[in-house]
Amino acid sequence: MPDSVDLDPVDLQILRLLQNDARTTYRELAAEVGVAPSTCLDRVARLRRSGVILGNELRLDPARLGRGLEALLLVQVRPHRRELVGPFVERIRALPESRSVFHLTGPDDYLVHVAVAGTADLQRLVLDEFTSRREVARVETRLIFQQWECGPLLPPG
Amino acid sequence: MPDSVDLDPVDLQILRLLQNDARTTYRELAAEVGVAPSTCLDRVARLRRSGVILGNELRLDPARLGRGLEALLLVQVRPHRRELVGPFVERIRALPESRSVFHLTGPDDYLVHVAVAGTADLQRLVLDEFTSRREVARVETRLIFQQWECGPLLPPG
DNA sequence: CGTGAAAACGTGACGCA
DNA sequence: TGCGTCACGTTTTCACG
Repeated sequence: MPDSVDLDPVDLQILRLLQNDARTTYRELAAEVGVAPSTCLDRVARLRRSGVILGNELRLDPARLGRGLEALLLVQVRPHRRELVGPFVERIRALPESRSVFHLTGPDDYLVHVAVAGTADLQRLVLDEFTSRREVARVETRLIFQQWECGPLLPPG
Repeated sequence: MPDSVDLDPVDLQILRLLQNDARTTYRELAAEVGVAPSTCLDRVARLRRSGVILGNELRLDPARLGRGLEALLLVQVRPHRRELVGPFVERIRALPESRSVFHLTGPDDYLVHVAVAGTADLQRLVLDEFTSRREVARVETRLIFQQWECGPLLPPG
């Protein structure tokens, strides 16, 4: 099911354009790519059905929403068993401060990306939601100075 | 400039709806929120101008694009001076495998989220693009088993 | 902020290679 | 099977009250 899908140059260019602006109209897409608008519609619908396109997200600026401080929390969960980590992930995901959660190899089991109002909020979050849990053995907090998104995600050349 | 913006309940509900589906029509928004479609248009345009809305992203599935393996690279850059880290970040950002880059506090200066075809690609990436650079003192590779996006980013409440 | 009209768009049916 | 043309209903968008 998580199989790779083969895309022709038309699909690729459509994806490239939509990654720059997900609201590009089918007519614009058609003009740029050199096919008919209805073809673009078909292609996008197929990409959506085949799971290549997962959805359209609105990207917001956390700082303008009163969440000017972001951090990564490296978390060790002990013992690292399903009965414990399942509920752990669900609770962390439900926090309004959480942006994303990663389950990793290495000494830290989870990495949690959070956005908070300031250091006081961060301290409260770490103490009340992480280190206070029995299954959390260790939390390492790293502030984010700056972050960059990278170029469009496209098939390996 | 990265100042917080004050939003009324209408703005907040619009943002909430658009985060679930960035392609919601202004008519639908208007119906849900209880204002006229043109007002929604104005609100969204203002949110866009004020920098709260950064853009509309298409979320793609890396696995379906032949990039089934993701990893986080923790990188130490020494010496950690502007003349070195500026070009470093730009080169890393330009790699097709890079998804995002973070400048952090703590023992590791940068965290790089990458998506590759497999372990061979990951090895090549680490050796050729990271450890081979003079300014890179250390790279720690952590594979991503699984990742979750969290609920909509909205003001602290 | 709402109204209404005009322009642009999404979407499906149909026909052609 | 996949693509292009056309046409209809809907949505966006703008000037105005």
